[in-house]
Order: sequence, then structure tokens, then C-alpha cells
Amino acid sequence: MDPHTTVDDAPTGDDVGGELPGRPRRPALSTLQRASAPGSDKPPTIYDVAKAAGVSHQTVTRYLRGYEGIRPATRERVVAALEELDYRPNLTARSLTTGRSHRIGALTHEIDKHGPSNIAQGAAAAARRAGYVLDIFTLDMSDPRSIRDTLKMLRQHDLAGILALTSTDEMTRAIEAAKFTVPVYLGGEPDETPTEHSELTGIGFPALVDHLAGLGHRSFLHIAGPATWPAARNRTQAYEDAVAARGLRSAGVLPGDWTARSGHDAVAALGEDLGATAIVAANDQMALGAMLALRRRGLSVPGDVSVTGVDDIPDAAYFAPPLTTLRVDFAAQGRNIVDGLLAQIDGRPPVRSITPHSELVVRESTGPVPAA
Amino acid sequence: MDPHTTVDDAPTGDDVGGELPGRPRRPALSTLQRASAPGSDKPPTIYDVAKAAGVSHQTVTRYLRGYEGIRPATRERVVAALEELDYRPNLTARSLTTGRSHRIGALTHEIDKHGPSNIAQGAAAAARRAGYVLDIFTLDMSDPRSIRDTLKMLRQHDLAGILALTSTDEMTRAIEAAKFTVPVYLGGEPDETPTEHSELTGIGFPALVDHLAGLGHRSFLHIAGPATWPAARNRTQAYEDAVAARGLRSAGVLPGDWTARSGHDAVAALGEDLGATAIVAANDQMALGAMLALRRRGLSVPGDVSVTGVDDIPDAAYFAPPLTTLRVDFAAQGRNIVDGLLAQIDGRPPVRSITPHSELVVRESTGPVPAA
DNA sequence: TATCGGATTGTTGCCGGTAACATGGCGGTG
DNA sequence: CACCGCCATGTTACCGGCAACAATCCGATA
Repeated sequence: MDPHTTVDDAPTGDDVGGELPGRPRRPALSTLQRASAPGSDKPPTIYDVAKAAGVSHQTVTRYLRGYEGIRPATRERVVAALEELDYRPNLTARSLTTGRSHRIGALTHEIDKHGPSNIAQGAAAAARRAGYVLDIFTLDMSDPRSIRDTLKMLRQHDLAGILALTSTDEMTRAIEAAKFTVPVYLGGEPDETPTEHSELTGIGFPALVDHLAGLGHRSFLHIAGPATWPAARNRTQAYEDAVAARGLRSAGVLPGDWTARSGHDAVAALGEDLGATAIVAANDQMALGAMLALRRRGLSVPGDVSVTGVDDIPDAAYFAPPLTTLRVDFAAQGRNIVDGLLAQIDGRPPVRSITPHSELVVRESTGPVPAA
Repeated sequence: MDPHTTVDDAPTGDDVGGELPGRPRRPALSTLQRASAPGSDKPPTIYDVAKAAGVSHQTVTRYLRGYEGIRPATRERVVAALEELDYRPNLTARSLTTGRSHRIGALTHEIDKHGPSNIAQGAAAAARRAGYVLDIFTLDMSDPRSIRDTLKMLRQHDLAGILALTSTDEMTRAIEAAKFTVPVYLGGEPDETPTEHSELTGIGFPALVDHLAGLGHRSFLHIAGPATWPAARNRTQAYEDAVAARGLRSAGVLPGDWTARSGHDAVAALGEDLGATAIVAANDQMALGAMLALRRRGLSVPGDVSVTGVDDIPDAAYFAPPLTTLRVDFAAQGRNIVDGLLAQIDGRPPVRSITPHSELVVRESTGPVPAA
């Protein structure tokens, strides 16, 4: 917002007025008297609990931290006081003093899309189970300055770690440039080396191509996702590997951007002869668009051309025709990302057990190759 | 997790081991010497900045808070020091002392659905613009205990406010029961009184019904969303009002749950005679399912039956046939929710300017009533 | 029964920032 | 030229929790 200084939080900040308002300080009381009046709206602190229990605040802390060496009688009084006051630790204060936080910054863009939002869902659930909270930061990938600003802002939020729910090359670069001091974990699908393909995202493509080959298809078209997404590259690579490994023919890779529109336009732009009897789209939306484009060309699915997707979004089973696709468990991916980050935070060995169950779901959009 | 005590953070907590690890304390130095060594990995504090500028830390704070009465020469030194050290305020410490935080707790469930995730997207963007961060808390609506636990947990996170991205009756009840001390804002679509319909979600239904009536349709079926969602009730109500106001006939309201499956099953379960020539679904997914069910009955869309949705999800333009629907701007809804909450936080008058541009988008799923 | 040592518990100080209060310096006035 | 008052800045205290260190307490041993 303020191009000529890096300290953009200064006088241009949100809470900066001439008035320096602030909340009224609580009247100065000695530490001993300041216990909350019962009806006080302020949540109780360990000092309140300590006073109620007739012990020192440190004893309360010890109990809370799980320290064993507390005499049963004392412990009981503490427990009773905690319960009576319904004490909940103030995590802000705790973070300040321990230097550890329980927040994970989740970078995302296009969270409105099926994959990212389900990854977020899974990640949020996994984080919560581990006692963490996900702070969502949406990046505007179209504006490099805004990305830098957002990433800079992350630094003041004392996060336990940062993860990218979905990674694109731009995001990867921006994150590397930001040089975070906390652990960073790049999620989504990482780039894979060829040998790993068969175990990872590629797991489904062999099955998918086998399915099509079993129906007599010999020549295929692929509609790819945007090349800046590792996930898209992986899928394209897996497609090409699977086709080549079976001695079949790929008639081409059409560029797409995950949207139904791009799938439609890619097919609409093809010449008279498709050169293939089956279209393997890198996600369900593009498959949907492709099917519409085929129909508009007067071709029937699967009568003339078979079409497949990837993801198995809930709607895919109700497309016209219902879509044959590879089911991807995004929630599991989200969990995996969080697990990976937490391992890094705790200094445990990286888990890296990403096995996105990519399962073939056969529906009506694939059928026998036409008699020609 | 621990049913017999409300203080479930105690010895069962995540970071509680016998060891009481904690990070190593920084060696005890006097306040004056503890300035960060240049290569220190700890971010600079106002004390570091103050030392670098040769002023007291309070002067630095004053500058940061926008205080005017600083002599230009002093101010310059502070600015220079801030820039040199690339200082960023520690928001945790700031929150602790001010008692104000800049985090908003966003409650959600089913964030994987189009509406909720786009609302989240808009809300996150709006929050960030206002200097806030969205903490996402996903509720497992199927487990009342887990809901209570989650809501309790919110209390220790010192949030500036809490908002429900989408509201269902269960969520509303749970939130009311939690008795938060911070502002709470229920988003999604609130229940509306009949008079407001025409200005709110209802805005599109008159246009939609006009469109269908103009094509000759006189009798309609509605596929509703789950009755526990205010948004679903609003849409059903708006549908019924619009139909009744035109002297047309509603042949029935079928229950759905937002999914394509429910739309499909609702139509599949109908008797031989639909009793209507147009189906108005409460969202696009259910419309999609309905279209498939119609086709399986041997009915063509729009030849025999016209179908409409609500939302205009990106895929809707590529359904077979492309869907006539009401476009809803969920991102704007998200922004509105955040604005409403921020107004409440700041004690400003409630804005309540929810005008979800619900715009009719005519595509190919609606057509003239069949000649009979 | 006095002493010793580990087990318990209390006291003090710090995290990084902000607010209240205190102080030094300057100019203006009588 | 002394005094007053305001301006600019410094000093101290505190938010709520945690940890180092200090001070008790208790039982067991000599």
C-alpha cells in the first residue's frame, strides 16, 4: 500500500488515528487484589485460578503443563478452581512467552475450486485434531506486489509453519523468495520424478488407459491443466507414460486451465478430424466442457468419442452422460500436507506418505470404439 | 476428548509430556545489551529499533502508532532504524497488550461446496483488506459434542469476532448456546421476513418465473434445499411467492439436500405424470441431477421439461444442456458478512446492505412449453 | 531428635508491545 | 532573569503465561 517504505504498517496502518484510543486500562490494583470480580466479563487467568485455589500461579501453570510433582491435595484444589472458573488458557499469551504458536498459515488461491477447497477442508480438520488452527491467506496470483505484501505480512503473524495448499510455480517462487524462518511445506502435488509416477498420481492413469484400450481405443487426446501447476504436469506426464507404455498413440495434448470453458474451447478448436476416439481430460470440469463441444460438433459421447476426467467431483456422476473418471481423495491430500508440515515443525522425519487413492470410476462417458 | 472435565486442555494437551521441553531461553542479558546480533535469527523488536535509533522504545511505539508530536529529526532516525532492521511488529504481543486481535474465526462446514467456499474466499479477501486474518474452524455437524468442543476452543483463541460463513439451524443454535463474549455474525443468508423477499434472495425468482411464464409454462415443481438452511427456506419461499403472485401453479416442493444426487432422486421418485412443465431447483447441482433423471425417464430438456437452477456455478454453462439459472455473487456475500462483523466489532451501526445480485442467466435448459 | 535432601511450592523476571506517569528542555512572560 | 507551562521524550508498569531460581516443607536417616 505504501510503495516507498517497507514498513507499511506505520502511520498508514488501520488502527492509527490521531487519538490513540485503546481500551481503558483496568484501574491499577495490586497484583493480589486484581482478581476478577465474579461477574467480570474478562476471562479468568491463572492468577484468578491460583487465588481461588489458594496456591501460587506457578502451581497452576505446572498443573496445566502436566507436571507430575504436585501433591494430590494441592492438585485437587487447583482442579476444582479451574473447573469453577471455567478457565481456558489464553493462547496469545502462551505463544508470546513460549515462542511457539498453534497457527498454521495456509496459502491458497482459487479456493473456490473443487480440489483446493477440499484440500483445505482436509487440512483444517487435520490441523485441528493436532491442536492447530488454519489461518487462510488468499493470494492474488495476478499481482506480484500483492503476493509479496501478503507473504511479508505472514512474518508478523507468528505462525508455527506455512503451507501451500495448492502449489503453482509462481507460488513456489514467491515463497522461496520470501525466505521464511518457519517451516514451509508445499502441498498440492509436488513434481514427481518419473520413477515415482506409478505410485503417485499416476496410479490411476494406467488403469484408465487400460479401461479405454479394453474398449478398443487406440488413439487419444489429452486436455491438460495449466502448465504452471505441478499437479497438471504430473497428470499429463502420467497420461503420456501410460499411453506410451501400452504402445498406443497420443494424438495430442491440448492446453486447458482446469475450467469447463477451456475444455470446451480446446475441443471446439480442433480440426474436422479429431484423430482420436477418446479424450482424457486432466480434470472433470474440462471433461464436461469437452463433452459439450463434442455434442455441438454432432458427435455423441460415448457413441462416437469416449471422454474421461480426473477428480470425481460430486457432480460428475450426474453429468450427461455420467463421467468415467479417476477419483482423487483431496481431503486425504490435505491431511497429508498438514502431517508433513507438523513433522517438519516437530523435527520428526518427513512422512511423505502421499498416496492419493486415485481410483478408476467407470460410468457412461466411455464406451466401445465406434465401428468406423 | 476428555469427557469428565471441561478443562480438556490440561494433562491431555498435545504439548504435555513429562519433559516440559520449551525452547531454550535466550541467555539472560540486561535489557540494554540484548540487542539482536546482526545475524540473529530472531526478528527485531522495538527495543532493537530503539537502540539503533538512539531513542527509547516508547518513541518507536509512538511513531508506529502514528503519534504526531515527534520532532522531525527524531522521527527520521526512527524511520531509518525501522527500515534498516526491516522491523515488523509482533502481532501476538500487540494483541496481548491491547486486548484486541485481528483474527476472525470463521465457522464453516461443507466448505467443499460451491457456495460456502466462495463465501469463504470473499470473506478472506475482505478480512485481509481490513487487516484481519480468517481462522477457519470446520464444524462436524454430525457430532454435537465435537461442535461444543470446537466452539469452546474458540474462546481461548482471542478472536476479534466470530462469523458463520454459512448458517444452518443447528449451527445457529450451537452458537447461541456457546454464549460468546465477542461479536458473532451469522452469515450465509439470514431468514428473511416476507416483505424483504423481493429485495433479497427473492430478487431473481420473479425474473425467473417471468421467464418461464413467458415461455408458456403454467405449472412448476420446486426442488428445495435442506430445510435447516435459512438459505434454502428463503429460496423456497421466494419461489412460492413468485409463482403465487403470478397466479401460476406450484405442483409441489420436493425435498433435496443441495446435491445432484438428491435432485436426481427427487425427480426419479415422481409418478408417471410430473404435473409440471418446468422444474425450478434451489441450486445448480440439484438441477443437474434433475436433468439426468428426466433424461432417464425419456424426457428431453428443454423439449419436454424446462429446468432451472440457482447459483450459476462455473460448470452450469457447460451442462447438457447449459443451465438457465440465477447467478449469485457469493464472494460479495462473503465480503458483506465480514463488513457486518467488522461494523459490529468497531461499534459502528450495522451495515446490512446485503444485496446478493441475483441475476437471471438464460441458457438452453429452458424452452417453450411443449405443444401437448 | 537434629540434620539432610529431595519433593513441593513460591518469587522474580521475561516475552514484545502499549499506556500511564515522570522528567528534561525549550520558549514565553512578568 | 526567574518562573511557568507545554512539548518531546524517557521510565515504569502491565497484559497472561512460562521458566529459572529461591524458599519452604516433609520424611527419612543418623
